Amino acid sequence: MTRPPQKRRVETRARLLAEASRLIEAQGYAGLRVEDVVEAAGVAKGTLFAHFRDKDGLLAVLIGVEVMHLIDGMETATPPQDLPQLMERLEPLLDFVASDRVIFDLLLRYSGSTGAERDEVVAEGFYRQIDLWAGWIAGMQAAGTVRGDHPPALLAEGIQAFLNQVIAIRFCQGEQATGTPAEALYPFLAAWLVT
Amino acid sequence: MTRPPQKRRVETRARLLAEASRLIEAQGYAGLRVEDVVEAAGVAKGTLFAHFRDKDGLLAVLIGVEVMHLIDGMETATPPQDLPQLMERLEPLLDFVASDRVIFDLLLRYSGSTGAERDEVVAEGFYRQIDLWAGWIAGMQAAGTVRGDHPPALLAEGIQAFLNQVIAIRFCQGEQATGTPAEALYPFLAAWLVT
DNA sequence: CTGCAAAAATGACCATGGTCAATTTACATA
DNA sequence: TATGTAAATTGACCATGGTCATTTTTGCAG
Repeated sequence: MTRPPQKRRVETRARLLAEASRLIEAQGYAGLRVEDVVEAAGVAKGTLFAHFRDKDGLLAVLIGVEVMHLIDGMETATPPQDLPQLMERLEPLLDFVASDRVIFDLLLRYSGSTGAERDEVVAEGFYRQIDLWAGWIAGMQAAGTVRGDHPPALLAEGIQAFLNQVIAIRFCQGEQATGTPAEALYPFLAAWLVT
Repeated sequence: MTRPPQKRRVETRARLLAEASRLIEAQGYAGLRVEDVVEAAGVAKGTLFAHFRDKDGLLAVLIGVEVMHLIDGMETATPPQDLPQLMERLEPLLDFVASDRVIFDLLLRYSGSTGAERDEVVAEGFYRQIDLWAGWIAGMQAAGTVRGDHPPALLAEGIQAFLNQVIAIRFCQGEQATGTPAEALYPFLAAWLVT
């Protein structure tokens, strides 16, 4: 018999998330310090770890929310009819993940994790995204603009793979990265989705 | 005018690497502590950081060496003629990278980095590997066992992408991962390399 | 209202990676 | 061999994420 959380707990959690979000907006993900978050939220350090498994657990919630919004946006838009339209739909997510190394690392670590106890926002977003893309692909297969010789789910996971690849290489290249992530992604998707 | 390193420096570096390697063999990558390494090597903590940028820098050298050996093995073997043979050639590398989360994370972080000052072993291995694969692919394209409508370099990078994807998902799944990495990789490569 | 058990929060404490001014050692040159 | 300088090393110190026994608060039963 697990009781529902007390009002105080809910408020504290909300304050921690809100202050963390504010600090990140001001100084980026990389600069976020646990000490700063708890001070801003007016709680002791131990409290943060009573609400989140670790610092990454907190970040996962914040990033998960962003990803969910981006997926909402993708779901709302009309399904793409061909590769250029697919690229358009993917671009916001691509830019978000490519915007900060911390985001990328965290998504790569948690995505697909069957978050038994882990904050599940990220894993949930991951599956939503794959399902959504698979649906798009099924439509494009029907329209004949995408290869039909493999199941949509496989092709959708492949999109994920190329997305990660392109972004990983960008971060490794550091400053000397050239062009947009989308430009780097295009040739891979063209080869992957069209025969 | 930069002088060559003194004998003492070379020896110290070798001792640090040897002891770290020994400790890793005993307790795995994740359990390696800087304190233990310097104690075993009989040097002060600061010395380690005078030889390697950070803990990951040391790990990169050790892992880079392993990767180089694996690439040596791939180079020595006869080039694959078709997809099943390609899988066979890739398997040792796949298993190595999948064997430890620390290895995977580090390779993903450093691979492709133009290691201006960074220990370059990993980046170098990355390019060697892509070049090698591209060569294989060119051969298979000529033999007609792999699609010829895209440049070998692109297809080679795609192999890398799927390799990472498969392993990332395995680590996220944790204990409940099923089958071998190679089994998970096969359908992706089949779709990627054959039309 | 009171007592009490579970929930929530606390903060001193720990673990570990990393820094850097000070010290020691190696080696080229006179 | 004496000496000066650059290389190499040192270890006290710091930064920061994370722990846990203890204390405070909450809300319910009597």
